[in-house]
Amino acid sequence: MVKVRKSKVDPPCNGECPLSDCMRLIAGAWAPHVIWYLREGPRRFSELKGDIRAVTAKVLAERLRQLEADGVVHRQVMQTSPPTVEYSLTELGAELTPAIAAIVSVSERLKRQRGRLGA
Amino acid sequence: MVKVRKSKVDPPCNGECPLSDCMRLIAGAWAPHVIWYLREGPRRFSELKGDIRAVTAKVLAERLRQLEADGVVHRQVMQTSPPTVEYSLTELGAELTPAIAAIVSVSERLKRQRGRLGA
DNA sequence: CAGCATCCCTCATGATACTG
DNA sequence: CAGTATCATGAGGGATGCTG
Repeated sequence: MVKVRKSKVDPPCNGECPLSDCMRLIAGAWAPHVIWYLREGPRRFSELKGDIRAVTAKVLAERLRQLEADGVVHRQVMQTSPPTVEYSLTELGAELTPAIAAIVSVSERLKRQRGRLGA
Repeated sequence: MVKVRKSKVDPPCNGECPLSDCMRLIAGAWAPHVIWYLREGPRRFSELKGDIRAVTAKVLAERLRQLEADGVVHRQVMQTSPPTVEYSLTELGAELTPAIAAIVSVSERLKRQRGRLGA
């Protein structure tokens, strides 16, 4: 499911392609959003779902699992009366935020300067 | 690989989602690579194809066109005996490079520190 | 609340071949 | 060289419904 097979081809960058490697971490719809919304602290499943309105529970769960498997997010089950689950960024996940922040920063700058992205 | 497919759904963040907007710019396989390999200067079509071994001419052309449409790259037809085409980053494209560099940086750090991505 | 199971379906990607 | 045209593919995503 998290398989990205089909790699009969040689690695794009001979022997080393950090770009592809890291892009894989934030690949998949909404993955960047999850990281983004977790940057300020832990969030519960439904909170994230509320943050990212357009995502479905299925995809959100999938993404969360993939990110967890990749060591990007940590999953903490809270033994409360109605069991809740809190997700938070791991150290690895935290390292990703600057990259995402850079992307957001570019976009915001573009919006202000040229209104390009809206077109 | 590097699948960051664009979503057809409405922007998740009501009225403002810089993340989605910018992700769209670098969406599509190999788009980040193109930007990356153009960061040091103009490259011709076949040069890019050589840089990014695993990409097919079709996809590379598609990506270049999309990036051109987005104002990320500039296309310059050189009127030489065998007509060549040079691609270069626009100002907008140049703004994207720090973001990509951030991603690469994270990945390299991870590789050194934990060897996580290889697993 | 926090998921998982299913079905379906788009569409970007890849392979191959052809052209100016 | 620098593409374009076609065809095929299948993984990822969406919708809906069910469970502990």
